Amino acid sequence: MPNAVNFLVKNKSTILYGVFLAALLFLLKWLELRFIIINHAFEIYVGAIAVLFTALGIWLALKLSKPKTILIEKEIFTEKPSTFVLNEKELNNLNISKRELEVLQLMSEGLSNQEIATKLFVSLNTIKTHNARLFEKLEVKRRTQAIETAKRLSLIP
Amino acid sequence: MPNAVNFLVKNKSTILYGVFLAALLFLLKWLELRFIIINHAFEIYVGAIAVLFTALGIWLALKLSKPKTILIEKEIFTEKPSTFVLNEKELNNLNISKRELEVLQLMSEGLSNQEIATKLFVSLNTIKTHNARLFEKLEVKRRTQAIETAKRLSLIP
DNA sequence: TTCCTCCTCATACTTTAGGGTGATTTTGAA
DNA sequence: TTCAAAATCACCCTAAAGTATGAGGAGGAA
Repeated sequence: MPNAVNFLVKNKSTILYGVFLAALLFLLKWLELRFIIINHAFEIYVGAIAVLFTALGIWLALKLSKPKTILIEKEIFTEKPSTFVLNEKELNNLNISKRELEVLQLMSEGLSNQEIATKLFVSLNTIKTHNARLFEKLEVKRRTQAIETAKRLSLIP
Repeated sequence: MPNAVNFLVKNKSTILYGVFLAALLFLLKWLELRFIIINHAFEIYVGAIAVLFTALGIWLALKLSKPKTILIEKEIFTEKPSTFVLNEKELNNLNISKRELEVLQLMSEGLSNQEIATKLFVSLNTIKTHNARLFEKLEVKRRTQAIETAKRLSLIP
């Protein structure tokens, strides 16, 4: 039962089309019988039908045609790709240890040696030693240069 | 002259359509005269014409209709454009002068106070004064913090 | 002109950073 | 277990950075 209903719904356009065609034929025949219009009216009928059904075809096509989709790629610049990826190659290449990198990060956050020492639970002298090693490996002379270089090499964000 | 050509080109479809209609009528008439087919063949003619011109209408509509477009914006995340734009609002807000910004930039490049002084043809003490003002305005205590804050506020690249 | 800001410089002092050296402990790999 | 690198710490010294205060000159706005 639902199959029949489904069939009706799915072929609604076709059915309507057939009904419309029948009605039109009936109308034409009725006109012919009633008024016996001009002789050779055949061509007029055909023309009218052609125009009507062409219009119907156009309407059907426009109604049923699937819209063509166009993909437009829109570039969106993110504020800053927060996804920092550490340059491990350079890290290994420069032979910088975990602890040294840790100190380097805190240094770049603006912490003083004493603050870094407190944070890592070690002495100030230890941090100074780490710094000296870092500067040597990064081939710089000051912490500000170390930060600049490390950022450039993606060792720190 | 080009107007006539232009007219032909522009109404190509319409003209073809008319020619096709005429040819079809001629064909039907010829068939009628030649074979005098089944009586009441009128309905068959009309049906055939209807089907043909519906198809023609559909073809025309699909051919000529502008495509219905659905815009789908696809976000493409790209690297942050390397074009640095200075945050002038914040600069004015913090009341940082041109010279101070200049010192700040050189500071972020890892230069020492002495190097900055030499580069700007002023004395070391002058740079120290600028620094003190900068730290006050940026509400920081060290140059490394100043650099970190200034970068975060887009005062320097 | 007067006033204000910016830029400049100096002096004196404190704090922090950095260099050099040496040493001990931890730890991971051979 | 042994060895080397890593991590830890100390001491001493110098260099650089930062603080505080005062002051003079240049230039723009009222």
